[in-house]
Amino acid sequence: MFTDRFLRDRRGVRLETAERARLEEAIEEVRVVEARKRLVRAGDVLSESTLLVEGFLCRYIDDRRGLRQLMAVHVPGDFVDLHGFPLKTLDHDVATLTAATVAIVPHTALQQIEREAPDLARKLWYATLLDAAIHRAWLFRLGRLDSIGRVAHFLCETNARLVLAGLSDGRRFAFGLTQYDLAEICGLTNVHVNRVIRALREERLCLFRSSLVEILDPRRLAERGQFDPTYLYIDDSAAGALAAKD
Amino acid sequence: MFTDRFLRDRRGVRLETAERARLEEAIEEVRVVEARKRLVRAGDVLSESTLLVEGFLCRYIDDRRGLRQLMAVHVPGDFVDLHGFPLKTLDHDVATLTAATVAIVPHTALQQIEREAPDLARKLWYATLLDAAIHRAWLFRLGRLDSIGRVAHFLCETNARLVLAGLSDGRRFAFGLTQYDLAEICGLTNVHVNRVIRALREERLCLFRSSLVEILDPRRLAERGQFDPTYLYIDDSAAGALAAKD
DNA sequence: AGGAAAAGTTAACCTGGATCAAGACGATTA
DNA sequence: TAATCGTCTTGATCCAGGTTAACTTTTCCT
Repeated sequence: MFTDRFLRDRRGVRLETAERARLEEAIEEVRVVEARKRLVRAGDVLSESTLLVEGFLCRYIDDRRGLRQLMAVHVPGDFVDLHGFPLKTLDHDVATLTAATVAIVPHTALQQIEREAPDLARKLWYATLLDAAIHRAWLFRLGRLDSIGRVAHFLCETNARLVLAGLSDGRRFAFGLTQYDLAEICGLTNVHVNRVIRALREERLCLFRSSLVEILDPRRLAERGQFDPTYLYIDDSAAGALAAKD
Repeated sequence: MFTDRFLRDRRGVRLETAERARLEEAIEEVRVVEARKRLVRAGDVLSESTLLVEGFLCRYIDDRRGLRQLMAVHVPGDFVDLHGFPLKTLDHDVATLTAATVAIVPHTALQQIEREAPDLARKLWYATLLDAAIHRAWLFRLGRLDSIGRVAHFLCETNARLVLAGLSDGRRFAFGLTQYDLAEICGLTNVHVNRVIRALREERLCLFRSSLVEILDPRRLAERGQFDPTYLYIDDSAAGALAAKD
């Protein structure tokens, strides 16, 4: 099922089987998209939203010089532009980072859910608020952490989210991002990201290769990035899988 | 009416008179709070949300050394912790910046709205997404702007939001923030904020005194902060009031 | 297999903002 | 009126991360 990973293991929003089925039915089409492809441009009027099934997507804003600031990286299970349903147009672009599979849900189907299944509608709301919580963690990262801390924090977050999606064992995960991407995420230059990666490697905290991230010391990495996963609203039953990994 | 400023002049979410009345009824209590007072602590289980009627509130996360990173500054009309309704607990603290008047809305009343007035419920959802859009603008600010740009961008944003709230004429507005607050917003030190303010003054862009902000050259200030108000989703009918101010 | 393009690596140098320190100013309270 | 505390102001010094530029490695294409 394409919706299998959506809202998995989040506190207080267990999706009922019927609800998941209903979402599944709402999918109009499943599409495969190549890497580095823009899916939505800021200002476009939207009539559908995108659930990420496989691969990585991002959301970003360009600055005047053409440099991007990423505002979100999406992992499988994320309802990437669900906020486009109430907002109708977005304030940013959406693009693939890697090749990806996406499920398209028309807004008419969401309207129907809203009318007929208020409980499920509330869970959709919740999902968008989770994204906002992640935005806030990113604000903390950019405003208060140094370069090593930023990268460490981001890798901890991504690891945690991928554990929930069943795509990381808590130590290693496949990831197709370049150092340049990491720079756009952390508000750094690619050159400096390279130095940070070396430092993380030399301190035996983690390894970052394009296509594979390996966390050598989860505890110390989290410490270095002041990472506290509370903002991910992970259900207690699943929290253990994350915590006991060193 | 306490809800007068809520969702005013936003694109595609005109609140009907009946809807506003309904929200007004949902208010359980109106409270006056002194400056620099914490209202919600991260992790608290919430059973009510706060609509800001007067004054300024903020949301923030503390770092390990006790320095705060603000994630939001709220102006009158903002439903400050509406996201606490679906989420139940928050990932950050909420506090007053200045003395403030707040209206308390119990979650039971919101539940009732959700069941009985799905259109209004959708508008509440929208309001929380507006906050998320502002988070993203803040991410852009921290990730891509230099110190002068950050302060310029923040002042443009605040001015625009206060114009919508009827609390700025587009040029000057009362604001009770210190330079220290500005530092916590922009990810800078108070010392450097002081220098930035001087630079903005010397370039005749704007004046920042505690208790009064005066924008001398809106166009150039926006330019300096790469400020584009699209992310505030201002209705076309109200957009003019902002644009034609130089 | 070979060649081009993208991604990663490293060094040298520079600068924006942090840090530290000292005072000035302005409100509030006694 | 003085005393006190928070806020603002300014200067001196330092360093994290930016910039530029060269070079290497990997990936992808035909």
